[in-house]
Amino acid sequence: MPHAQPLKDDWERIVRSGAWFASLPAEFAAALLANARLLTLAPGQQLFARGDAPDGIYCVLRGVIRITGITQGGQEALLAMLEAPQWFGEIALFDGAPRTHDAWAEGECELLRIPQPSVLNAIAHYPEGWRELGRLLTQKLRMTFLAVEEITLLPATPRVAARLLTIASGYGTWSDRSKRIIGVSQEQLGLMLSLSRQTVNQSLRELETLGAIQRNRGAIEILDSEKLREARERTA
Amino acid sequence: MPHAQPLKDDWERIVRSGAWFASLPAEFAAALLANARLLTLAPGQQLFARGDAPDGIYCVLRGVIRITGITQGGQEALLAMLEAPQWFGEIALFDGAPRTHDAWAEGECELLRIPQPSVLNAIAHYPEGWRELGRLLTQKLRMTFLAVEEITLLPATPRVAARLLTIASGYGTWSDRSKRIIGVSQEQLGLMLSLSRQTVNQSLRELETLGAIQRNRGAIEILDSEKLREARERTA
DNA sequence: CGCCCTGTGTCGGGTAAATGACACAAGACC
DNA sequence: GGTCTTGTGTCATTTACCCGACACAGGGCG
Repeated sequence: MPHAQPLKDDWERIVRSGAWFASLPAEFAAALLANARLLTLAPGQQLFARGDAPDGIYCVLRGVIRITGITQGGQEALLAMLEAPQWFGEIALFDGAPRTHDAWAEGECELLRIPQPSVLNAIAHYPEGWRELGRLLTQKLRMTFLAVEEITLLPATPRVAARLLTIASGYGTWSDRSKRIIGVSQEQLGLMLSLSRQTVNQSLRELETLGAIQRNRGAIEILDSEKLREARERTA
Repeated sequence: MPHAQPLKDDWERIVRSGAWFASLPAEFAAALLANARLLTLAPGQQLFARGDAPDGIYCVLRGVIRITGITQGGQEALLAMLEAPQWFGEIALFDGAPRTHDAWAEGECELLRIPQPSVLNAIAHYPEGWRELGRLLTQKLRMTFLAVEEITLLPATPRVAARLLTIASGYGTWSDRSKRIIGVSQEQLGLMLSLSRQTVNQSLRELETLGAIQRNRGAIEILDSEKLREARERTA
């Protein structure tokens, strides 16, 4: 099996390709990376669970991390699918409280882990670091607010369109780029949007006949993001 | 500097009654209050709008601030009703980006305003302040995550029950206390939960027959929070 | 007092989406 | 090659909730 290379030299380039990290002052960035550890997860392996004590922050280097919520009635709420070079885990850093969600490896994953003490140490030399990390929080808050509005006041098809655009933009992590191929199953999309798999299917068919996307097995290709944006605005 | 206002002693007591502010180191707390201004809003007056440039952070002293979202199709999404001594407006402080929501005075309100430069100045003397303010962000993120889960995977009645409990706890601001009377109309509850006013009415009637609450005009009284919690768990 | 306005109670029809069921296609694995 | 698993397509049925309508109750105010 052509199992992708562990990124010995490449990982620093990947980390720096993210808008947030690239915006950090050199000294703080270096201090963060000083004690970073590479971490490989097997497919389906759990990184942490809701309620766990905080143990540091992470950056996705390769693969996909699935962030999920409770299953109090057997239901799963899928919050996000994180790809490189997205950072996560910083909520617990600020307040020391338990993790809010579960994190799973979807397929084999490679992560960068910066242990809690190392982050604090980096900040000790650059106190403004709390603000930089806070900017990660505001990004997540803003995205979450948007997600709430999508779910509460958009019908199925615009909702799906909106989410595809969000995922394609890397949840706001990239400024310039935009993914063309979204590797998400209809089932997973449904869990994110609280729609049934069948309804997602229906909506995707609509979007395909509009020429906005093309459906593939386990993935969706964006053909015309402008048409997708139009479909998102259609309240009715 | 706070002058010989008759309200002086009063508002400081109110501010300090909040768990977050009370946990601040004395020097930082004092620096924040040093340039605070009292601000009175007329009923229905708008404090800021989505898209506005950031102008500081606020603390509710008296009255209720309504935080609302877009009306892209004429619909309004009600995010929260803030009461004393809740702080808000710190998102834009971190990233300098425009405000995410509209803020309105529900009835006459009194606020404490700390202008952006004053906050930055306070932090200049106490860099750890970014972390303290970041803890405000994590509080909001955690509450928002809970709200998402409520809305996506709870049916109407448990959803109403969950929200009543959330509001009663001051959105997590108080550790000990819990409101007994919730001054919210059924219409407003519906906007928060994305339920129609009629459905909210129905759910409240259910909760009342359970003996959990009592309905009053424009307000709801919690009689038995344990029964409310039970009703929240009922997935079916 | 009568008037208006806001909040509430309640009904019945309409509908978007959930649910359950079943068949099919593409890989993965043996 | 066959068998399993996962993802998809597409019915018909059911249902929770929306929406419009209307009536009533309280409260402020002329």
